[in-house]
Amino acid sequence: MSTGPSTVHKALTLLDYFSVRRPTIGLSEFSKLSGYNKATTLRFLSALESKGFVEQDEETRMYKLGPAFLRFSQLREASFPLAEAMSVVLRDLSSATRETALASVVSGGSLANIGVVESQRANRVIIEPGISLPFHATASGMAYLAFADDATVKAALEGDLEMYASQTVVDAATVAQKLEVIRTTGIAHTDGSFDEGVKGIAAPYFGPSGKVCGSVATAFPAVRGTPDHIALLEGCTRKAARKLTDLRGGYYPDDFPDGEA
Amino acid sequence: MSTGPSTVHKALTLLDYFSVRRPTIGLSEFSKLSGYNKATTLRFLSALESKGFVEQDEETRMYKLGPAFLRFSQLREASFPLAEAMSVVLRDLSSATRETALASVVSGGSLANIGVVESQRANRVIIEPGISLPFHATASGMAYLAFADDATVKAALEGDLEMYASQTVVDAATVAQKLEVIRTTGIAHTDGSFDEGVKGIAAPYFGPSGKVCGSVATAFPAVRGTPDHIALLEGCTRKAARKLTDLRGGYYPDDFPDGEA
DNA sequence: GTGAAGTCGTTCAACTATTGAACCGACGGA
DNA sequence: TCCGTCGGTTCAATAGTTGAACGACTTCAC
Repeated sequence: MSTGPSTVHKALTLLDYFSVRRPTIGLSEFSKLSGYNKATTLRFLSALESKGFVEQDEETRMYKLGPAFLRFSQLREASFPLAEAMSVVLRDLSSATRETALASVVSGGSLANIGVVESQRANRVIIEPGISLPFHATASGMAYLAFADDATVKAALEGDLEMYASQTVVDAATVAQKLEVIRTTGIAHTDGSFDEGVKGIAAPYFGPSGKVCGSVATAFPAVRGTPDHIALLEGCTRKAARKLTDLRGGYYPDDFPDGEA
Repeated sequence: MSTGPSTVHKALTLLDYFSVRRPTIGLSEFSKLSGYNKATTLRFLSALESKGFVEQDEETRMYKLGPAFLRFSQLREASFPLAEAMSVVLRDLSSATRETALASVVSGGSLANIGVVESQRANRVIIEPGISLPFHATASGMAYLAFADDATVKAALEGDLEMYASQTVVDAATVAQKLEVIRTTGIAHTDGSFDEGVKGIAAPYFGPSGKVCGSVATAFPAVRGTPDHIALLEGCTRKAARKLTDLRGGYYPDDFPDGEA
């Protein structure tokens, strides 16, 4: 605690306040959301703008995510193709299951949704692009956490766990128990823990060092949760996770339960 | 000069050292490239890593662009669709001309290439994704500059202009003259000013406030520069720019020369 | 018209995070 | 074994950062 948090970290935190529902944010709003002084916030935003990470609407003076993300995501994709192939996997998963499919990756200590393909059914689950997924309340989060290292698990479960829906498990010990189960099955289930009446099924995928990178999941209205349908979803989700692992050049850890166990 | 450059700005500058040819960078290399102290560089990288803007390979300890770009580019695309539609425009432009097509956007004071579709011909021009395009040496840069405000032009032309190829114009006054011509025609031509033996044709596109956002261009081997082909390229490039302007909900400034003039 | 309340942006002295040289242990090639 | 390089750490001096207060502007209600 001797040294304070890095200025850079604080500045980048501003970007996290953008969401689909809040695509543009003004200076004062940023200042309120972040708790930083207005002068500080402005300097951060100016720095971000000077590098193209945010851009300011000339008329409304509101800020939005800038063109730098176009540039760097393109560059990243050229160097380490992932997004393109990932979206194919998600499309396959969604069309095979007729449910909404999503993939997430751990990014800076939290799990970020990096791709969604929505179900084409009338009664479908909609997931916000780019949203940060809470570990304890989502199938994606639980699948990730079950195979993450102890420090990550500890960090994720300390402090008060937020209640997102009526079935959210907010007791750390209970969550830990569930993680134990997921470790033996290799797949995570949730039921109404993030969105009311929505079930989730998720499987982790791994990177080159055998470390868990993120997870792939299907989300569907609980009313469609028949045993047959769930069995199909489990199988397809497992396969999708395996594809993502292969894509990343990763391999499964030795203790990972075989998919067909 | 009383106040120094922002720490945040300096940290974000590190990301600019990534390129297709240098997709991963180590700590010492970053330190050398940027001129920052190793301790400083490490703190920057740690901050960037903590927010997912870079990630470190566990084995090699090298840094690369992180998953945050997947997340934010997806979020940006959900809020302000551009990339998807843009790539359609580029594909059309490339297939209509059988040449390499690219789009760029001004991002933090420099012009960044944000999309390329390569020609399918054997003799084709290859443009690096995500590369920063120098204003004075590329058709894209000149097309942008010709319709940018005076301050931008001044900033772009002050200091020594780098020589990229044998035909690069490095005299600011000459560049200014060329800009004057582009202002009357609405289209920019270059010939061997960035890559030897490569011609470029570019047109600017505009945003909602009538401000120039970036440009769209075709690049082709000079040997194919017959009058007929060039006329085709000019027409298609102009049309593509108009499509991009429409996409962004922009409009052309009053003094913009009509495409069919 | 006028005041209240909101916005974005500026200023400056007190403060504190940042900086950079020197250091460490580990690795790899000669 | 030496030497050079790597990633990472330490700490005192430095220099960028911070936050309250202020200005200028727009919007709204009365």
